Amino acid sequence: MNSAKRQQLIDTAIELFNAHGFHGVGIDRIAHAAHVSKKTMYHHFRSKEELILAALRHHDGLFRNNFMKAVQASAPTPRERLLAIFDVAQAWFGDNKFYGCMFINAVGEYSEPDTPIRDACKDFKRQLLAFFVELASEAGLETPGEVAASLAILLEGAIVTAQVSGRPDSARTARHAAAVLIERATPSLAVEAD
Amino acid sequence: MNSAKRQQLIDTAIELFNAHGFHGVGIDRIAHAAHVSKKTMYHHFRSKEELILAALRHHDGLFRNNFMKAVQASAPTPRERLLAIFDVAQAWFGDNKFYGCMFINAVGEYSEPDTPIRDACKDFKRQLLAFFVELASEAGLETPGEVAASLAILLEGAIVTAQVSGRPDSARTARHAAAVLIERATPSLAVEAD
DNA sequence: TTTAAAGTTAACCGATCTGTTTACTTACCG
DNA sequence: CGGTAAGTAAACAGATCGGTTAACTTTAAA
Repeated sequence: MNSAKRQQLIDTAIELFNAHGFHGVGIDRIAHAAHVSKKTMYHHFRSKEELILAALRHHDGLFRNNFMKAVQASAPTPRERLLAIFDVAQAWFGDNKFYGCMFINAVGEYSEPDTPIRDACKDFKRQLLAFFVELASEAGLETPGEVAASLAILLEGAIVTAQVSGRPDSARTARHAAAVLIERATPSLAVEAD
Repeated sequence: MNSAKRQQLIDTAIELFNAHGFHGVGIDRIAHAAHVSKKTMYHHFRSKEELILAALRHHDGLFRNNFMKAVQASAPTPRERLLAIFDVAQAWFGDNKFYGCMFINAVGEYSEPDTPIRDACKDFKRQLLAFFVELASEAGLETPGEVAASLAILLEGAIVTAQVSGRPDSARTARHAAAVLIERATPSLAVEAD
């Protein structure tokens, strides 16, 4: 099933979808940019939606793998890695080909719930959250689920702020906020009442 | 320049753009749904982009006005209003016509920087942030700019989490995080070192 | 009552959309 | 060697895209 052409199509599709949106890029343009005939494209993918799904899934695996590896490599302890999330994010935001989160952008164009595209986006976010929960648990925090959910929200917010407002330093702000939340959930500390 | 038809077009455009994306909705569809002829549409707007801009600007004014009023009405003091942001957001997320933030979605489709559409989105976010800074200042927080920026990131994150993952309760999580950050920035409190 | 603006329907333009088909060329594999 | 899967270019189909035009009707103010 796999072939070099198929992968070229997926890679090209990811680039073009990121840059111009999903409805904004046609099959002809993708096939041409990937140096692949239209027929071959329809040989590998039954429809545009299937190509979109393949692009989302490939980007899911690639991005999450790179992101998690970078976080692991950026700090030695789980606690520090929770903060390293935002260092990795900051490097990402600074990339000249930063177009925000592909999955957030996809949901913006496909609002109908419980469709394959929506499910793929949900899946990505759920798995990223699971990674945060794991780190928070390893760090021995009191409420790992709560902290992980908060950090996930901070990351999402930093992404769209960097994207919409063009401020890559949103990663720094989010990191500071994360540090306060993590400190607050550290068991050895005396916790002040709500 | 203004007329009932013009406003119908804008209102219809906002609904359709939110539900199907900007590239996903054509002029014909908008005109038909608004019960307005195509000619009339092009009488009021020179191009689709001008209609998009008018829709974004109208939504900007309307949404921000409603949001700020709701926040002011939800709590009596600036400090409590900073938290009320997330109560208002939660009510918004629960709306059956919640499609995320129109401006975030717009940037996902129009990535080229320094275009009128991008500027309109930037403007919206900047003015919302200004509102948060004002509240944080009135609340007498030590670093109103920092706190406001953090709350803005938390709100953005809660929006996309509710949108992508279908969890309106992200507003609750964000609210808890905001409470910790606000407490941390309250001057009467002894602040522990970083 | 005249007149100009705002409105209508419907046809048309060239381009592009997703998807199919035809006729032909590789390249590998049993 | 012979067959099959993967590839090509290019035309085609029907729909829709953004945008224009022609001929006509409504509406409201001077």
